[in-house]
Amino acid sequence: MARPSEFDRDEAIASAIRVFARHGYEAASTSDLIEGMGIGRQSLYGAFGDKRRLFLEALRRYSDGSLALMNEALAGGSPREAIEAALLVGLGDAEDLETGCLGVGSIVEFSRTDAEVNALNDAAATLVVAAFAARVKDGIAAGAFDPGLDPQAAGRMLLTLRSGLKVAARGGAGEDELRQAARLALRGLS
Amino acid sequence: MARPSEFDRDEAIASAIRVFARHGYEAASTSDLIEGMGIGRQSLYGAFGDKRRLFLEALRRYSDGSLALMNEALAGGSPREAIEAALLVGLGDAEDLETGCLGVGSIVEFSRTDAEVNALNDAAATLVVAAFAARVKDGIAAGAFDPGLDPQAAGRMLLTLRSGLKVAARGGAGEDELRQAARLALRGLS
DNA sequence: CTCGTTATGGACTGATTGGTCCATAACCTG
DNA sequence: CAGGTTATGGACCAATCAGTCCATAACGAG
Repeated sequence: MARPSEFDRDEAIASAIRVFARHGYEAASTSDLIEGMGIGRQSLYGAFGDKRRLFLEALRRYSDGSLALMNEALAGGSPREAIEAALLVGLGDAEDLETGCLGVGSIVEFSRTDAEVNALNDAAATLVVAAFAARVKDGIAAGAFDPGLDPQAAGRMLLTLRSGLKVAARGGAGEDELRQAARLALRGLS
Repeated sequence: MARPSEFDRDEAIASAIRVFARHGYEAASTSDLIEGMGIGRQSLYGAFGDKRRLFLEALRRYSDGSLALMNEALAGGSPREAIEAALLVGLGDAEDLETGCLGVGSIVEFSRTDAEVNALNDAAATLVVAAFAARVKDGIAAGAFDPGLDPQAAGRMLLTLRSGLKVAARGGAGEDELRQAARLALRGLS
């Protein structure tokens, strides 16, 4: 009934995620986005509303994808191995500086000033904590972790640790350092 | 011999630190800085060069002050108490959103793209890791920590953990949650 | 093939950006 | 009090910002 889009919406958002992850929200100009997404200016505004809407959609999709990766990592192996893998999955390394975390990035950039960003990040944090906590519970049941542990609190610690690992990765830390730090902190669950 | 400055340089930089910590580098406009620092536009450029120079000076001073606070916290109590205190000192809480960490903020915003920012953050990280590591060594000597521990690696883990705590604090976490997370991860040193 | 509808790209907007210019003010030394 | 020097503030600059307008292009339905 009308002219179809020349670009794939999912791919465009994936590209927007990369642009936002690299530059942050404010520093990513609409021209950066247009160039990075490979679409025209009017298409961007027509399909996504405005820069803010595009960012919120990118953040939501990034969080969904990140959670999926973590759940995948959490599904296999012993509780300890699974949690270690989930802590390290998708961090990016010092080589690929394109990789940055939209979640951590938006928290650092916006703090608590934007209600919609808050809602997305709070929801994502809840899911990640719950996923960690479930695996901690498994570990307790299997006798690998301290039975006195509060799984929810342990889940929050692991989310905090993962945030720190993301900052370290963005700051140039190598995979070995990150793994070593993760393992050291993980010992606290025993 | 000439007209003296009407403002105190140290106070002005302290104010600039607050502005940059709240908004980040890019999003802090020169007008924000002028207003926040309480000085005129020409005074800013005359005294600090430009926005970038001002930021670098603010970052250096912030890191110095932050390290001083941590060293103070590290000086007292048992190794475990001291390290816990150092992990939590100066994080700011959910109430005071003005508090943000210039170090973490600049790492997240710039990644490794700016050589001078890299140099400042690398130097600061080295000092923090060393300070933590020294206290870990004390703890090992005192029998409180695992003698098989690599103090340097433990120091890096603690810096990573502190980055995560800063992100969590900026995201709205309360003091209790932060302390609980710190304690849980600290158990990994035993 | 024609018409209604939507997508596209380029020109354009007012606002804001970081930074400069310049006239004037305030100080210290002589 | 006079002269050299630096600080100050307001006007100003080109560049860039996010976002809009409009003429045109590309499609499916009739």
